[in-house]
Amino acid sequence: MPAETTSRGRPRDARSHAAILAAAADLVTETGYAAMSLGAVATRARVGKDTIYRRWSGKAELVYEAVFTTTDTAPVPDTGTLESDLTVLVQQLIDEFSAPPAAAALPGLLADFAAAPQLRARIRSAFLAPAKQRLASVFERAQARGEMGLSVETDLVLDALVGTVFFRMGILGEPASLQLARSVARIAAKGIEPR
Amino acid sequence: MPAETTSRGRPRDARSHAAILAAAADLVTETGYAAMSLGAVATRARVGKDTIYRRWSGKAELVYEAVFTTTDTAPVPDTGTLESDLTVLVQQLIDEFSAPPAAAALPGLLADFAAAPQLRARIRSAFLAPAKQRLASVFERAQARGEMGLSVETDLVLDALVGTVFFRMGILGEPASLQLARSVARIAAKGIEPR
Amino acid sequence: MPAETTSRGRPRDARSHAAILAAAADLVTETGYAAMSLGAVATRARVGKDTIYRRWSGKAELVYEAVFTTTDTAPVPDTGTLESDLTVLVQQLIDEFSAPPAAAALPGLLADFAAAPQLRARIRSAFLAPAKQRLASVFERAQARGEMGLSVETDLVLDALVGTVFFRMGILGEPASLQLARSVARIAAKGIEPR
Amino acid sequence: MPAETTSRGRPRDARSHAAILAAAADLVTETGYAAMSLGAVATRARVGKDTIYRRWSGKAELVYEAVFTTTDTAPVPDTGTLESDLTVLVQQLIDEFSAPPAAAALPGLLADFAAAPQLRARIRSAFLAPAKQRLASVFERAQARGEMGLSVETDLVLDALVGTVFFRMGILGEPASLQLARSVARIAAKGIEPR
DNA sequence: ACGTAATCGAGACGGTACGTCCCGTCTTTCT
DNA sequence: AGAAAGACGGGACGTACCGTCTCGATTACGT
Repeated sequence: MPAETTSRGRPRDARSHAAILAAAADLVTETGYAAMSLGAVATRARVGKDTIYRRWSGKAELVYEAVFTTTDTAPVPDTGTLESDLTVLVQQLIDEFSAPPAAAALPGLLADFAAAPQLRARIRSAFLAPAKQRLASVFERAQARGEMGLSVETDLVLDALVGTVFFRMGILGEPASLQLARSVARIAAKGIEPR
Repeated sequence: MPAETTSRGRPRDARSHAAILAAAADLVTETGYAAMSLGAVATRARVGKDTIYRRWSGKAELVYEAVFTTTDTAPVPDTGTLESDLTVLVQQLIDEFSAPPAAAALPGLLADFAAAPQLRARIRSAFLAPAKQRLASVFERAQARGEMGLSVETDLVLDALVGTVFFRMGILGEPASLQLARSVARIAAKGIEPR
Repeated sequence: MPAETTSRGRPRDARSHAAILAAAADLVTETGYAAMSLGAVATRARVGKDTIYRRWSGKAELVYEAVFTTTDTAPVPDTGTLESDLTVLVQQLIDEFSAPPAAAALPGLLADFAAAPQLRARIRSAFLAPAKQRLASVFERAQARGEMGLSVETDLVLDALVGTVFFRMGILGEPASLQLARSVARIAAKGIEPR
Repeated sequence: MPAETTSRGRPRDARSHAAILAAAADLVTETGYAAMSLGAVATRARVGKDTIYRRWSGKAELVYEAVFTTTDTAPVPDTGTLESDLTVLVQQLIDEFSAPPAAAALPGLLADFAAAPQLRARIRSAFLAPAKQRLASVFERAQARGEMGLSVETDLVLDALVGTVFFRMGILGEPASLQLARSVARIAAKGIEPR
């Protein structure tokens, strides 16, 4: 029988937690990722710096949680064809990346994740997992309909879709359009057709 | 009368220039982009900090020049088919991103470029221009052979190829393989086939 | 196993009290007064911080009690002459200040007492009272023997003796010797002789 | 020929130096030694913290220089008798310790000096040296007049005078009076009379 | 040939943020 | 009812860089 974390002492305050996340999301939107300091977050949240460092190891982890918590709400596309399913999925990615806090945070945040080995491993499991599940569902149905082969690597296609959208919007800063979602989806759908 | 650069006073020392670039490339490889300080570059190059700031406006510009100078000596692929031309081109991107200094610098460097409007505009013109030229040549020949339509947006495909490779390697840190180049090229080639 | 005091008030009180004082004495000796934190004392004594703050108002009060409890045991000198009585008394002061915990605590402790008005008032009543009683006894006998006048201010002489020893040992850190006690006593005794 | 400190680079700014010392003296007077932070000194002096740490190793060294620079312009007492010379000298010590910055700084400052071995050694050479010279002159003349023996230890008497005054004023916080100077001087003078 | 002027290495400058440590108080749970 | 455990808001610590600014010392060019 495992002892279990008995959790002694005063428990962590959920209101501090929420205030910190809100302050972080606000500040990253206002000032950008690089210019946001944890000291400023603490001040804005009316919290001591230790209260932040007690919960998160640094700026990257905090901002990740502050900005990407509402992610999973997007529904699995199911429109009847592979191409239009992919269009919806790409549009979901665009919407996610378009939210002001996400737009302000993404490039610096991903750079920090990429630079730290222990964080890097979490990009797939944390960032990409929800979209991967949706993509896998889309693929299952498309395969059932015979619109695509069985050997397609889901991860590769996912990386291509996410990478394309992130590079366009996050790095190049180009405005996203439904047109972009359609073009990307069309190429991807045709590219993984069978034969 | 544009007398122009009368060039009075002591001219800038070309050896300092080279020493700074070499030190920057070394340090970014050793410590990573974020942890590299211009003070450390100056010390390593046996140079004053002003000598750096006189030539470059900041870390991003310096590292860009230090890491992406030997750039595009890469030849335009011309293998006879669109798919294998694209395979070569993607492999060229992979090779560029695989060089240790580039691998160490890219995520942080692109994040800094993305965060600064005046730098952001230069990503297309500086980073992407050579690859775009190669891709345009590849497309011309493919169109002449009838392998693809005339309306394909070169920028979109380029962003997709670069974004995919950058996200896979730079952000996720996954090792690149010839297999990756082949898969990406196959999907892209088939995706832009004519009706 | 002892039956344990069934009384509800503070069954572990005395042991916590003792453990805290012992931990404080140990820590102040090991790390010095300034570097000793009450958190460390609490940890060392396996006690909550509140248990300390419930009994003492701060570091100064705690350390005072931890270090100067065994004080009063010194006997009243009675050797037959003023000078040798004073020698014994000064040597008693030296011995008190030489104990490692006292030596480590004294300068910082007295500085804290001096800086806080409500503590400052207690130096005479707490620190100096025992020595003052001994000195008063010595003076009574010396006056009876005619070795000194009746108008000598006990407080002034006491401050001079304590101040001299404290400055020499506590501030300057010079090793104390019996020779020091003799010299100080000789000057003092002769200094307060009647005409 | 020794290379000599070539002194390269930008020289340290004397105005910063002065501004820091002034701010430190003001703040220690206003808030006390313990409550004075180097960050506050930096802000008050409109100076970066590094500029302070570049010149002084910590609070103790800074405050010492800030408070005890205008020191010993005090004249050597020469009134004709040992006792009244000592009265003047003790009064000089009282005056020095009575200046508001000195009064605010002394206990904490001496405690810090006492706690750090490398600083402790400097108390004699820095704090006490001027008074010791004055005392030595007084003793020379008194010996020439036959008012005292030749074997009296100057350091011991000096420590007694300084220790007494410091303990009375600095630690106990008792107001100094001319009466105190007279009493101390009388005892000391009589105490060191020749057999 | 000589002064003017820009560059050089060096390092100090005013600032800002870092991540850690303590303070003294406050909530929990466990006994 | 108290105790331990430890989280809380706050603030100082000493360090690292930032990008700018003196220094004295070169090194060229235009008289």
